[in-house]
Amino acid sequence: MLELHYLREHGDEIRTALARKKFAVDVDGFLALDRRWREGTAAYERARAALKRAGEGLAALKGEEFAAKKAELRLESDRVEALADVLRALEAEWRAAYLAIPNVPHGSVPDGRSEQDNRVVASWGDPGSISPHAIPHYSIPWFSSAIDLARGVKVTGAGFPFYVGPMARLVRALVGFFLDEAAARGYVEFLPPILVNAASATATGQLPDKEGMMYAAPEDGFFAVPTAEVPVTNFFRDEVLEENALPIYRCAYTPCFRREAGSWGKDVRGLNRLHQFDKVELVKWTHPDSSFAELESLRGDAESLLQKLELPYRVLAICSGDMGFPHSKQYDLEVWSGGQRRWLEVSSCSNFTDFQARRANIRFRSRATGRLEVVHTLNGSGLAVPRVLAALLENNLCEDGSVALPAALGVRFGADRLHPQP
RNA sequence: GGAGAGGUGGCAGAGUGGUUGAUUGCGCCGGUCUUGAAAACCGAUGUGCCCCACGGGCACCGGGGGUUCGAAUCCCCCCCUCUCCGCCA
Repeated sequence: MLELHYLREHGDEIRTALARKKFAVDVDGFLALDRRWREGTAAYERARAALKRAGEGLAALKGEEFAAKKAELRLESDRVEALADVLRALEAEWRAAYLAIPNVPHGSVPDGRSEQDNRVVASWGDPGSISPHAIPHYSIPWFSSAIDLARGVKVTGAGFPFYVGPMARLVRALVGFFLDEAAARGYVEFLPPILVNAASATATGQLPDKEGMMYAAPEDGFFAVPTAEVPVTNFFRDEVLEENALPIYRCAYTPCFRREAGSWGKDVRGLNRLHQFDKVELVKWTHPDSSFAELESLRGDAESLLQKLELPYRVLAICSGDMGFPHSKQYDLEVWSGGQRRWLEVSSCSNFTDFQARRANIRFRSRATGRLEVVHTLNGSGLAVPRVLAALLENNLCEDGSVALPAALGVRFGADRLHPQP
């Protein structure tokens, strides 16, 4: 949600800013609806106030007088009720329209209409330095026994893999590595629920409209988390934080569940796109003044993981037209997949400014103003496992079919080499 | 899943139809007193929204509907907590 008063007073500015995004937004339509809602509110409240005042002396009246006055108030009450019905309907419409307005892109976000217009702002490592034996991970002879997608199809469906033996242990090592690195950078670890309710999914922006991306348990009103961002961000929902506690850093590992309806079919072989995958998420709650600086350090935290894994990557500044609904500014980290010879997105780091926090009602008491203000929320993957794993397997593939592991991971895995059997 | 009890302001805890946005205690904040502190005393102390905005109004007692001239109080549905039973990693 945008700040309502600002939206009312700076409609032109908001309209211009939102035009840079890909979403069709009728700002003027909303403002017209907003005026009607305010008029409806005023009308209802005036009538209600009059009714309350009129009824004040009623209890003291007796007999005929009481009956007469009561009958008169009955009519008045009906009129108030009618106004309330109008207002309720108007308000539902108003709220839906309000929730449908996306966050505005920050001024530093490059213009653009699609992912073609994203800008490479940094890169690290040399794609040319990877193993000469690199081939696509799904073409490695032992792949289907180490990461058993076929059995996953049998047990659940497409996109739900079994990791087997050493590969399962390697995934666990990656998750542990990500979590420990996050802890070293000040993120306190959560192990959160992986089913959330509708209020939580609404606060982070999955609902309304995007329920199609989530698996649901309608009997209970739950949704399987598409990312740990959802439960973690909602940890402080409807709470007032201490200003001097900001910024707050948290991290969490969860499996992530994404239906990705419609996008199944091409470019999704092997580990490239799954319905269930493992990810560590980094989340920040910050003071509004520092959120864009915090985005830079968040991005640095995610980058450091790829550096320690010795995987070449590049950083994209996502253009206005490719940015998501609640995002104000976004960087994507893409790792070089030497076997497929393409870049794979492994992290997305974003500042949502006050957009999510307003939906989630997460505030702090400002010492400067003495008033409650909305915090800013940020999050970034740190990191998503499958594509990092794909890059590791491809880039480090040796002639004998084994995979050399970077030192940071080898220590944790218990060996400097992975030897799956076909 | 079954039976019972209950959800009120930062916390505790009154209130079962008519100035109750809500008694009271504690806490927190400000002040008096004090060399300082404590104690004592005095005062203040929720949030959101609307309006022709130094002021006025509406809403909020778990959530949502309803009854009524009027609801924290009565009715219905839902959620949650506690106790006992059942089931269970």
